[in-house]
Amino acid sequence: MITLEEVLSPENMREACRRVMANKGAAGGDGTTVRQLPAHFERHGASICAHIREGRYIPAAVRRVDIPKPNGGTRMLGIPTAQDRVIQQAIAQVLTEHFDPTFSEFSYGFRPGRSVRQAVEQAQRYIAEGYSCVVEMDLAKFFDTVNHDRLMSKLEKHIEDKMLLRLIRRYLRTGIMTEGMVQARDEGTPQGSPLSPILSLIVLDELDKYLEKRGLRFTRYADDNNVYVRSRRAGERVLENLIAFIEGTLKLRVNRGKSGVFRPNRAKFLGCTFVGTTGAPRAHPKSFGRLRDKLKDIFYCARGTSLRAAIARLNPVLRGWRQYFRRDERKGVFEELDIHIRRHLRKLIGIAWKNPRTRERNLIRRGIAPERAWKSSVNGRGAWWNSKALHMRQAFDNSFFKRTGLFSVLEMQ
DNA sequence: AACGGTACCAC
RNA sequence: GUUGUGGUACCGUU
Ligand SMILES: Nc1ncnc2c1ncn2[C@H]1C[C@H](O)[C@@H](COP(=O)(O)OP(=O)(O)OP(=O)(O)O)O1
Ligand SMILES: [Mg+2]
Repeated sequence: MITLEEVLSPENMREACRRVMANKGAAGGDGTTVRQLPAHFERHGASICAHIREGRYIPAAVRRVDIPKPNGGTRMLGIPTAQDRVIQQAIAQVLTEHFDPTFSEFSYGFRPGRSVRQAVEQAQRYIAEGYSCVVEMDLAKFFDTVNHDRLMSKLEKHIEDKMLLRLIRRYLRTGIMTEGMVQARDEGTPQGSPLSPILSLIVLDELDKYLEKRGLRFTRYADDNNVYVRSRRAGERVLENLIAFIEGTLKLRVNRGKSGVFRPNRAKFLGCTFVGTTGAPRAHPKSFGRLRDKLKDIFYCARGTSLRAAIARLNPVLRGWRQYFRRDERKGVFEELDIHIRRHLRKLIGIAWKNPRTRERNLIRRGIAPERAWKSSVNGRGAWWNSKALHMRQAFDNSFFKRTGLFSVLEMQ
């Protein structure tokens, strides 16, 4: 039994409010910040709940923010007001409690107690069993294309409470605010709403049912779905049927650019590729490239500041990356990364010693961009710098990492 | 054990 | 300025 009262219960609402505040997200269209939430609900909580119970509550339009995607293109976020985030979170908690146990064991994304790691391990298992072709499938603009009527009729099968259904439908229909103008919405669920992930799981549950009925081996993380088969021919056939099912009956669109039949070592699933007949997962080159860019950025920003400050920024990044890719058992990645870091350190210290930030400021004032300024200083470094560089190479031994507290990507466990 | 914070990754 | 779900790691308070 899923009821509105369960959603609005004090414990559930308190937990929802706590979660939204812990996220420390930005304000929605009304400008109310998450810090103001306790006071806000103190004042308006009772009347908000009354409105919801009477079915008269209208959610505020979401604030539109466009952010860049890693591979180019933009992601349109829809940021609800802090108040609506609390209410949606409260609904999401109740829906998850009821629906999550009914979902497929091969669906891993957005689900409590399930991880990317498990999804990747499942892929590896299939490869090791000899399913050496993977049908990769990704949906185009997934959240933005969720069909309201299909979703609502699915919910109606499990929820009797008419007021709760009405509230969810209203959340689906909330407008999008772009520079003061409110735009109506008739499909999709906002990227940025706490409710969206669980709704998307309910939508794609049908896909899992479809795959299971056909006895196919799959592992799915949100809209990123892999089916493992023994031959390319079988893969082509599966992909064709899959596209027909998704576009025909689920009324979603397949992203053909990210879909296809591949050998595991050409595939990209959750930042990994797979090698050999055991399907050992490895960091995909693209993920490694992104880390390099980030390191470059940190070292660039650290110029003119202390080494200590650079290390403080660096450590969490290195820790995080290594823990995610620690199941990449070849040491090569981390050694390459280590060399990268040492090279950057050398440069950083070279600059820190040679030119205090006053020199850089002068260069900027003269209209030379910092990037160019650095290049010219490298070219004109001369014998003094070269002897320093040699010194540096010797300086970054293992004890350097110990002395400075810099996290070493090479140290295991 | 609980609670609080930071960071990384996936989508 | 950038939201959300989920996972992980680290640090802190009693
Ligand atoms: N940063 C994020 N914030 C909120 N929701 C996200 C975020 N990243 C991904 N999602 C959700 C919404 C997406 O529709 C869904 C699938 O992600 P993804 O496949 O990367 O994008 P997409 O399906 O919207 O566009 P594309 O056509 O590029 O695949 O996961
Ligand atoms: Mg997609």
